[in-house]
Amino acid sequence: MTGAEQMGFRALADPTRRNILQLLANNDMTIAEVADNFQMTRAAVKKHLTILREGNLISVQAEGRSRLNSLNTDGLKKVMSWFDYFDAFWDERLNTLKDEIEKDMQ
Amino acid sequence: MTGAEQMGFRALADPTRRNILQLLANNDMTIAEVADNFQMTRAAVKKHLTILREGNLISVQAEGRSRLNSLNTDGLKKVMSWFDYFDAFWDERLNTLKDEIEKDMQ
DNA sequence: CCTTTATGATACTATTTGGTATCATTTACA
DNA sequence: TGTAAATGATACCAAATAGTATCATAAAGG
Repeated sequence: MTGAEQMGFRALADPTRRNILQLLANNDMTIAEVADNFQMTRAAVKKHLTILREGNLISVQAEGRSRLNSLNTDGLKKVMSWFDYFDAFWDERLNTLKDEIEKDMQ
Repeated sequence: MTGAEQMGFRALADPTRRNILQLLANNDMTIAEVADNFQMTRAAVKKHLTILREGNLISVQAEGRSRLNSLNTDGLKKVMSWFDYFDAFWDERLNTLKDEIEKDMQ
């Protein structure tokens, strides 16, 4: 229920941003590299990356004149953890497993 | 990557809708009952419920002149399953547990 | 230095979104 | 039957979104 969590959900609402995350799951990428995978302009991709960054779903590391975007697993986990609220609606075995996952996520 | 999944993410983007889901996790509710929990008009709540329905996150059952809204666990699970794409970024133990959860979700 | 390359930032636009106000429809029941 | 209660639906509005085009900034390399 944190603010960052909220931003995470907002960031995930757009299909382009979800696709970007899946790209970054394979390789860290510069903005230009990410933009090569879409029809839209680099500026549009940059906006999406900014929103993903604000939602803590990616992190950006400057490297010379380029910036490498990489997946932020912790942010993804935090968004995922929102679903824990609905544990009571899942079957018992699932519930037990999820408890352990939560512990691992601290 | 289904259309319904996309609608699910869109539906979850709004904090009011996430709150509605958490309310419905406790009790099935009519529109009027849900609306009592918010400042906005019943019409606005109705729109949110429609979007949640389109995202398969709730189901609606007519009962006389009222309609009972209830959580759709399957829809929630399907949205959650999008995160499976990032298994490689989670630690191994977490990964194993998630594999079993996926099996349970069929 | 000067040019190229990579990115940042801003102004502008069309569409979507979240909300209100209002009216229509359907059902329970005295 | 006819009235109240619960919901459906539609028109309208302000603000947010997703995109473009354009210009500014910063770092590498010759």
